[in-house]
Amino acid sequence: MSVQSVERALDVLEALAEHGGEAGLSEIAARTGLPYGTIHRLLQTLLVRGYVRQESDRRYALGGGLVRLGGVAGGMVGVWARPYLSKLVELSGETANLAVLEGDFVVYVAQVPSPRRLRMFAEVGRRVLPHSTAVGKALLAGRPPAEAVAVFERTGMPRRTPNTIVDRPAMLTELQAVRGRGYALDLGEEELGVHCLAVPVWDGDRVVAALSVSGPAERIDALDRDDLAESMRKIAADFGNELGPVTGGG
Amino acid sequence: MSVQSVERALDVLEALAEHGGEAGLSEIAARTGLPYGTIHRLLQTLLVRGYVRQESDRRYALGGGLVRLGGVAGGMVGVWARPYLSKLVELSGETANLAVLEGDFVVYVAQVPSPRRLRMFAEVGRRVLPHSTAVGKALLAGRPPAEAVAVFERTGMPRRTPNTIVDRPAMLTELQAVRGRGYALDLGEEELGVHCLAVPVWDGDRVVAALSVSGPAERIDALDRDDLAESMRKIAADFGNELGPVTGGG
DNA sequence: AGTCGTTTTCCATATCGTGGAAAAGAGGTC
DNA sequence: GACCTCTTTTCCACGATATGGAAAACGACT
Repeated sequence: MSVQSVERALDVLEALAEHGGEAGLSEIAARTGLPYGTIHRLLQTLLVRGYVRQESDRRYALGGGLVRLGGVAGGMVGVWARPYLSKLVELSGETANLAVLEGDFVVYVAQVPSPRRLRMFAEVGRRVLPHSTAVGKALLAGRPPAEAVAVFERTGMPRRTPNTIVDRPAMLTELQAVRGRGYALDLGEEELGVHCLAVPVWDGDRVVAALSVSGPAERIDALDRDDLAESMRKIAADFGNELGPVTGGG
Repeated sequence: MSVQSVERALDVLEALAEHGGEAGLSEIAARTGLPYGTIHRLLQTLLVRGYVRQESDRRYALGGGLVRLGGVAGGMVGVWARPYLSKLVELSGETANLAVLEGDFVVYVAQVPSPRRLRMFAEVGRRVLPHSTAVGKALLAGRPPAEAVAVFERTGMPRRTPNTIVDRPAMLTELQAVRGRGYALDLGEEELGVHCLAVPVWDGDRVVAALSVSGPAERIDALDRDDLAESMRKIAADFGNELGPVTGGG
């Protein structure tokens, strides 16, 4: 039903990824529980094909082939997300976005615009800072606070509007609140007059993306937040399941 | 020496990627030459692990697991590039960059700054349009002209400075010239007073990235372009080999 | 030089993957 | 609505293929 050696090769790659993309043979052995000879042979195969590199100190690392495959697969995420984003637009009447955390930035990877005349438009691919956006807060709320703090330290939380939260303790409280209620808000913190509501997308036990709706302040404020968030959470759950239904994670 | 079923699983994934990330069983069979039963079993294995998805029409597509692995591996590209970028800095005395094409944008993925007081600084992760940058031209020159035209159509080639090439025929001539001499220039086309020189990085027969040096116009112009480009090409070749030494491509 | 922790190689064994062909399923046509 | 075709999925006996323990080679550190 399932090919053992392929599964094991995947175990090896995942072990490598969990070690930060680089590990020695014995570290992989410890993690996977596979015998040395087997791991070595699998690594050799992946090495020849460019999916694993060998550093000068004989340690192994994920290779360039994965960047290529990941790029193609990543380009499709926007396509997969489309139906969910459309459902969000239908539900809220506002522009829906999918965003992920990339380094210290939030990157918009897909969008379905609202059918209304006055609508949000956020160029796909745009990078914004997490502290002033609903998607950013939803993404960071799903990570350990220490990590969020590190991000804020590096980005400096610059003020974008009078509403931007620029105070670190206040932001940590805000993230706490986001975790509590399951959705994040942006009330004109990135751009005056623009409000957003975002929910995290879980792949197993990790937050891998965020879904948001955004539009003119008055229209967004007119919606029932808890009600909308509840529906969004369901959509996000469906999308998350589609991303990695069986992906245990590790 | 090498594990057959793992190699075949990789063949399947690559075939899928070459089909644009989505293909039916028989299309994969045609491409790989493997028997149906075998492919189906391999796909089943990849499916369970989340490295392949099955669409509602029973076709197969690359899965979310690859996005995760690709992300980890991609994060390391900057690390791998460091020594080469350092060599470039040593060679030219100017800031060296590594950039890739992502959609219609050029994205800087790594940088080693010049040791000089007055130096270029381009935030890693920044996205710029290809038509006004040396890296962008180097990247597009390595693609079919039709693809470059499509990019220009979508981006509109906005004027960034008086030197920006905003005329499509002129740009196509420029790309031709880049192909001819093997390196691309940016003479204050993105930012006045800043000049750059970029060379493509080949992984097998594909241009996957571009290396550049950039700095104040006077300093860059004082360098021997052909000489510098020649050295850069060597470095780019070494880097390309490291990225995918055996990666035939398909 | 000597020791330890790795990584790499080897080889007999039986496990595990193979692939042909048949069954099941989907879609299209008349 | 029934027939036909194309695609996907399942099945199973066979033997090629991966397995993994243990020994050898390697390299780093004392």
